Amino acid sequence: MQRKEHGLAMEPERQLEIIKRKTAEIVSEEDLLDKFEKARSENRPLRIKLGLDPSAPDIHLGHAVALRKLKEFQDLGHEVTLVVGDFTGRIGDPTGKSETRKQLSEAEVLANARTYQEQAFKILDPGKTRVVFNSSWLAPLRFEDVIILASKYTVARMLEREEFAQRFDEGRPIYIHEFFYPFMQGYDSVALHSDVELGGTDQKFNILMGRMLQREYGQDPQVAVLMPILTGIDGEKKMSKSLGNYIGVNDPPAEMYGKTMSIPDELMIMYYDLATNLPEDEVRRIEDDLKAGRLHPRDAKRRLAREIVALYHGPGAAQEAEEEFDLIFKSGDVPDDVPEVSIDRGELSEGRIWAPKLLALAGLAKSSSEGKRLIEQGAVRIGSERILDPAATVELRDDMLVRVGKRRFAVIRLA
RNA sequence: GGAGAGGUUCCCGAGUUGGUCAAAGGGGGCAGACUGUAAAUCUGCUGGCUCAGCCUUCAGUGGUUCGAAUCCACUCCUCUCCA
Repeated sequence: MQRKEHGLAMEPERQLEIIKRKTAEIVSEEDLLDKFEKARSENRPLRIKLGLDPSAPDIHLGHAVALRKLKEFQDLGHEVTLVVGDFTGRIGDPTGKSETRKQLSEAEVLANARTYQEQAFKILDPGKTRVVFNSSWLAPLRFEDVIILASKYTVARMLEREEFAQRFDEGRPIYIHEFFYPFMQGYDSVALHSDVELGGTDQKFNILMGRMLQREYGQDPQVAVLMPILTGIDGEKKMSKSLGNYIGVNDPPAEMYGKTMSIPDELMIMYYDLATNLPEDEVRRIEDDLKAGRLHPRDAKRRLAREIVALYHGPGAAQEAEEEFDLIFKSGDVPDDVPEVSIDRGELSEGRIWAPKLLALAGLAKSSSEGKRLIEQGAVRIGSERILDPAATVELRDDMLVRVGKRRFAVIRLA
């Protein structure tokens, strides 16, 4: 455990002020202030906890909101623990999809955890981050322990959780084991003696459960620091991997840039707030300029995209991504790094191939039926020629460029 | 344990007097036009194939029938009420 004197020594009020920025809610601010004071007087860093779901090891900008807040704690000299929910992951958070998650193998969990760390360390300081697995304390619990845990809460209170309440009202299934998810997450806090748990506002119930359980176990309850939920690039639902509406911190620059450009205009300010490091007043200025029509929405979004790419890939990459984007969308040109697809010569007859089939083989369409439809819709170009006849065959050559729509390309490699 | 209501294509959800159902409508996705971008808006497409034809699909299995998402039997699953 390492100590960082200057951070901890900072005025508790000042620390609170920093941590409070851009949060949705803190339960409670007074408690957090107490914690900061105690940390300073005892010269002991606070234990900050963040739970991670090991089943989908891609960190996106939504996760990054909390991770970047964690970084602030680290910079203040506090100690961050990432809890890999390898045990919890087997149960499945009540997401409403009511699909029990597949059980991950030991090896998968480890691999995912590694990927997680790699990505998380794009934001966090590896030297000040501890990574633990919650199976190490949850797996050994006996049935009796679990019953005791369960006896501390009532069904009625459990149904207060919106997700459960909603499903109950709508007559959708709620499985008993799903009730245990909050207990497990709460027990993590007990096991770690955590001082603060970070999470999105959707984690409020679970995090408060941690507070309740810690009290039951005679511990000083953790403070809940809740971050706003970042809306996904669809502009509708929260950013999540399973909905596919996410920007991953590992996304290549061009993709990151493009995805950012695709968010609805109304989302820009939220992204400026939650996904960039621009100071508050700068963001407010952009907001005002947009409202007043002094700033073109396109330019505001371009800047946003640059800021985000720069955060994860550096300013140079951001610049390049922008140039490539302009190349494709302004002048309708072809990007530099078109993926190559090898086509077996056996698929050809007399050097020719049915165009829809080609699209399917090249991975530009899911099936030749889909390829046919795309052709009928005028989406397909082979070489420089637009194909409109779904029955057409093309004479295939090495290095031939196939294009579907504006953004799907492939270069043919005959094998 | 008893009584009722349900399980439909990626999702939600029509369709059950048997054929005209690859299956309405919406969402999502993709494409085209337009543009300020992969925004917004409008339009089209949206099971597969050796594609004017054929094949597989409406919880599962087995029946009835010339023919079933639609009828029958059993099984599995969900919800509601009662115990």
